[in-house]
Amino acid sequence: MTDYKSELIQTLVSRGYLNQATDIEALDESAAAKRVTGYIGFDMTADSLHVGSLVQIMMLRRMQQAGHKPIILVGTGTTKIGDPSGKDQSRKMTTDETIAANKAGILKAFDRLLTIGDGPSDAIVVDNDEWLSKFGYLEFLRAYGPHFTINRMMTFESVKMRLDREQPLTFLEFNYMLLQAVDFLELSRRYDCTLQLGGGDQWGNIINGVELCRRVDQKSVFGFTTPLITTSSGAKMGKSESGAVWLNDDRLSAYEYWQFWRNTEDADVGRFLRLFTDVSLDEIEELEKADGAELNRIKIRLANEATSMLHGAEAAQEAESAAKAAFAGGRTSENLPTVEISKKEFPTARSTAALVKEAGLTSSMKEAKRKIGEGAVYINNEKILGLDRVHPYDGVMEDIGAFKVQLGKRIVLVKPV
RNA sequence: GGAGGGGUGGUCGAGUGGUUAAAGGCACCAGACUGUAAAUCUGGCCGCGUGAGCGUACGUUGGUUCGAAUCCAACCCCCUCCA
Repeated sequence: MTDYKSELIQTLVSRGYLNQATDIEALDESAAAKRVTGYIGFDMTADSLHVGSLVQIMMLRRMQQAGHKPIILVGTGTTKIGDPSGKDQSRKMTTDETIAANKAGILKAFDRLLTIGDGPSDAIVVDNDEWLSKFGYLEFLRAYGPHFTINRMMTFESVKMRLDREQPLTFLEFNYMLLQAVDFLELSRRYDCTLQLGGGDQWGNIINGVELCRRVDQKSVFGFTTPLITTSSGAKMGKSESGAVWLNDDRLSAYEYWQFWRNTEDADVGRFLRLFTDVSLDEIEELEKADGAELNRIKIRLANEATSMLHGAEAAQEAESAAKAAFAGGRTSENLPTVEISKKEFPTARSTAALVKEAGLTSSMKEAKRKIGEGAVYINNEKILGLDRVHPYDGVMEDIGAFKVQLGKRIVLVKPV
């Protein structure tokens, strides 16, 4: 592997973040010589990011660790348009209120993973609505339109894909790449930002920004993208038993987040440690020597590192002990996900199926009953086979005052109130 | 505006009057095997019911028919070509 002069590029490359970059030698020089300001844009399409975005956030973290300055670009303006990259369908228009609410939710995760503030390498949060919403249409066209040719725009992957598949690409979406390019230009002017990071699907958008900066300001800036992170068996990363792996704990509890990492495939452990934790490369190399069942120990380490980074060391601890109790036996922890049920309608007891359904482990009673038939359901550590079992509320586990409801690997505490 | 094509379950995609809750693939869930892994095999995958069964469902609304996802009409949406 090539040696890079700057700590930043050396780290990014050796830990596996590099997919493509523009003039990486020059970027390396620059990062070795001075504090570089770099950014990543995030769309405000949900009220929380999920692990899919974690690689990107980790790159900002690496920047900060190496003494550079990260910018979190909140894409309020661009979210109003909708990025067509990597999507074969137009997205629904998002309302302004939703975008604002999403922004608040998304920023929560950054608070944990980056130091945001006024210091020289503290991250700052910038919203592209600041400039994008101010342009008049004619003004915008005159200022930037001449720097983009349709000929070139048509060659970008995001555009080609839609055309090839004969899927509509609206004019609105077609403009997205201009806006993102203008973002880069604005940031370079306002904050002397010279680097844009992003996922592999952002390559086209990033290139446009780099070219725009060169054309308009004769300034050379850099782009750097990560590979799409998939699991070794080829699945896109970021699915858990219960759907997307959200970063916010009101969407996905620390316990479930921990479980997600704990269930990493064998072949991915080393790669994920490099990408998603701060564990040193030397130590990772050492850890990777583990083999077979030994790997479980390393997976726990990975889960602890990743969880404590996002939810705090205490939450990681609790998750680990909850898991230990759940899988290895022992005292059941109250840190497992908990659902409350009301005793109102059924004052004395619930059926097994009702508990499973209310725990959110299945979406219907029907399915719950099916799973009971398959032998997948345990209540308070007891395998339940018949459908006629009824659980009086005083049958809750004493130490936690709740039923321990288990479907396969998933465990939820159901607390009658 | 004109001509043609199309809208089916989470998704892709069969199905052109009854035996179709709707083939098949993917995704997903569970079981077995294991190490809370992968691969593999098995089962499941609209809802309610233990069950026979019932209720909903093939863009929307009406109609024809003993019977419609399948035929007809109007409407909505999408695509292609032409203007």
